[in-house]
Amino acid sequence: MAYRNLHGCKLKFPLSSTISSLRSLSSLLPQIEASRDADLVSQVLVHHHNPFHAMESSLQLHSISFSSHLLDQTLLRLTHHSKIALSLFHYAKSLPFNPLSTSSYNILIDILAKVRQFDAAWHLILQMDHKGTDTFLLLIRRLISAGLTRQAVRAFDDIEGLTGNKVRTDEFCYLLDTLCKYGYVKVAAEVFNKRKAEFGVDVKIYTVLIYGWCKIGRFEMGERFLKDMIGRGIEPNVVTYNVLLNGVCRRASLHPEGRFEQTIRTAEKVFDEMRQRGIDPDVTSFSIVLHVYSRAHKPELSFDKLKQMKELGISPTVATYTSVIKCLCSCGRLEEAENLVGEMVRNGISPSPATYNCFFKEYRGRKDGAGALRLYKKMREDCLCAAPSLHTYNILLGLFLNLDKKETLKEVWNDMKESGIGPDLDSYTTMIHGLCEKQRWREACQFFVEMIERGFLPQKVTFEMLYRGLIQSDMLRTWRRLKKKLEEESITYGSEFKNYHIKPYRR
DNA sequence: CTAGGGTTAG
Repeated sequence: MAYRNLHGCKLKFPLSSTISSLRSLSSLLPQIEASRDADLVSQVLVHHHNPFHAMESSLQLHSISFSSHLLDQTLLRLTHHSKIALSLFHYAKSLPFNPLSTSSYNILIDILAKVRQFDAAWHLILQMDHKGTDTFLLLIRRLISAGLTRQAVRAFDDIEGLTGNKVRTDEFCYLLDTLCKYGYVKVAAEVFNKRKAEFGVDVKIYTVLIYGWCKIGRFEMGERFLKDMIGRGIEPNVVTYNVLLNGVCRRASLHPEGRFEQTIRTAEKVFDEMRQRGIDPDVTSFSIVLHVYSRAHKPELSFDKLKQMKELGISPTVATYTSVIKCLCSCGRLEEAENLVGEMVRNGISPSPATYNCFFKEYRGRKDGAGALRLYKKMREDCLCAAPSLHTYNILLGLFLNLDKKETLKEVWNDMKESGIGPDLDSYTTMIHGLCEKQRWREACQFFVEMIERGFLPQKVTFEMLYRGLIQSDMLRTWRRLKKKLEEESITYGSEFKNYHIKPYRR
């Protein structure tokens, strides 16, 4: 318990954590659980400038051995530092005993694939003694996220030959699902049509494809696939219908008023159809509709629907409550929203970061830095409370950039880094755009370079904004530094700044 | 992101 408290304290200042401060910490705690100890060591390795130097002293200090578990934990923390992760991996490999496990390989392959170093990832896969299907699945996901769908299908075809594992409907479904989730529905449908006889089809696969069509706004194609599955004697279930319902509701435009009413009518039609098939709408169905009410800023209708579902004996979940809370917050009715948070807590449901983000968004809209800080402090201090999410941090960054509160901004940024969940593309984009607005070009440029180093590709608008600012302010030296960085990483924005380009991946 | 709901819209 004492350790947990100290651990919590430490987390607030991990950037300053050095071997010596750890030494004093550990002297206070002669008996530390081994697993937590390893976690601490891995933090030091990551935060220390030289993980290899740090490793030796940390291992000695904590008198624990270099295990594959520790290696995995450290690699997981090095998600944004593929070069360090790779050299740590080679260091581990060079040790007299070999701590490299399948999971270490998987983590490193994922880190490399995330920054599109697919050749290096593929090289590691070939080195693995026991290749599993899971390694290929994560590679497939990264390839698709990089837009390399053809290579992803090829990796899928490699599974059987290279692992000896049989590929079944589940893996087929995963491939289609990933393609759909990243918006490559046409590719998914093509693969589906070509291979469905080989791998078989089920309600899950059809649901995935319907999800894909709805995601890209092709609701009518979703309906066509629904008819197709029914024609083949596969019964849709509540998930299938919820996917369709979400397709109706998700991106529907709600203004003017008539559009909103049209959307609600279509949604009710889906409800009717599922009831006709003997499928009862569940909590998800209601949450989807509540979300539409929320987007349309209809607090009264939200309350009614919430009441209606409770009467049907369906218990609201975090998502349900969050939709209604979002509605209230966006209408400026913060007090009622807080009351609803109270109700959900009384019903034993803990608010999630998304729940609190509704409040933060409203604070940002009002430029209420004090209100936001109050809730932020509550989230960080109250252990029972949800921890801030990446989105929380990004909202706060936007708010404090806008308010020009430099110190608070720095604090939030550091908190985010120390939490280990950020920054992401959005964080960098928010920072750079905000700094450009304040004409703080030099700082904006620093973030631009840093994000590239971490493997994030700046958007075209970000680049243009910075480019224009630097040229107009006559900051040619800074501009040259930025240009050099882009060249080093083989990123070009083309003559018309239309698209950036990365070295193509071939296999 | 290993079938669905919360953050991304007037």
